[in-house]
Amino acid sequence: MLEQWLGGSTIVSAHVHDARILDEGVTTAKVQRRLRDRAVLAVERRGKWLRVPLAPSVKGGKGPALFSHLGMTGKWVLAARPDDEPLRFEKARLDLALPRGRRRSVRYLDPRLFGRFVVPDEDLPIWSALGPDPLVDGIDARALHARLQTRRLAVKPVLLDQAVLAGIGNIYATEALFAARIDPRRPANGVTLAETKRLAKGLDEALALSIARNTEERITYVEEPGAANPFVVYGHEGEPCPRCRRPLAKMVLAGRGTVFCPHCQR
DNA sequence: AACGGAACCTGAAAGC
DNA sequence: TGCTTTCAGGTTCCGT
Repeated sequence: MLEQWLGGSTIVSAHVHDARILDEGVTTAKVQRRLRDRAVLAVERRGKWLRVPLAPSVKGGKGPALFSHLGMTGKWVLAARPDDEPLRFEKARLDLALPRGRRRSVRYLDPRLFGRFVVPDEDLPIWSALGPDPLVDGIDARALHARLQTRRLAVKPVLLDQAVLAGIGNIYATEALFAARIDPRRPANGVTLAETKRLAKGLDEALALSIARNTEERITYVEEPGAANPFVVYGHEGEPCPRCRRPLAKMVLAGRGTVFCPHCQR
């Protein structure tokens, strides 16, 4: 959606309403100045990061890029009208010019302020350090298995390491480990190649299912009030396991809530 | 080096 | 009813 909204446009003005989404010490004025009057060249994504390369201010030069991370509660939305008042939880806005004099306003909402909004000249080191993205690069089960062999930590927190795979978060790690019938607490280096293949398939399928299901223009997070839970085990603790009908358990692993079936995940 | 836990934040639901 | 506690699609820092 962001590609659709920003593609072919020029940022006429940008506003950051809360400096806490910026890097420490960076001012809203500086970021706004860097974004103003820049043409959007593309909208890219790797893992949980969005990257929006922008035109240079002088021809032949190199432009900056807007990097956006949604944290846990961030989202980009299109304002119904370009002149709309700030939306609830709005933390930044981009006002855009399109061909034929049309205007558009895209807003960044983030109640919990865990998102990031950065406009560097060079790619962020964290962007360059991301592992393979399952949707962009696919998952190479052999490579993933080799990577798991280097870690003694429990397999679930290893999956959450963005240098191992880019974009896997708590829900997808939880769902894939259930699909692969692997106990989340098992040391990563004890996971076999056969199990890693099941894990790769579980991740691919969980991601594909979510993308297929999200046909709305506006994303809705499962934690939002009134949102349906489309997941197989995440958020279903205490309910019968879809496979064996015994109750799903929940524990905290490396600080993250983890739902699993103690009977069929070994 | 590698790990667990706390910190960063706000809002909503559950608990009392 | 209203105050308190808990928990949340993430990352990073700090101490052991």
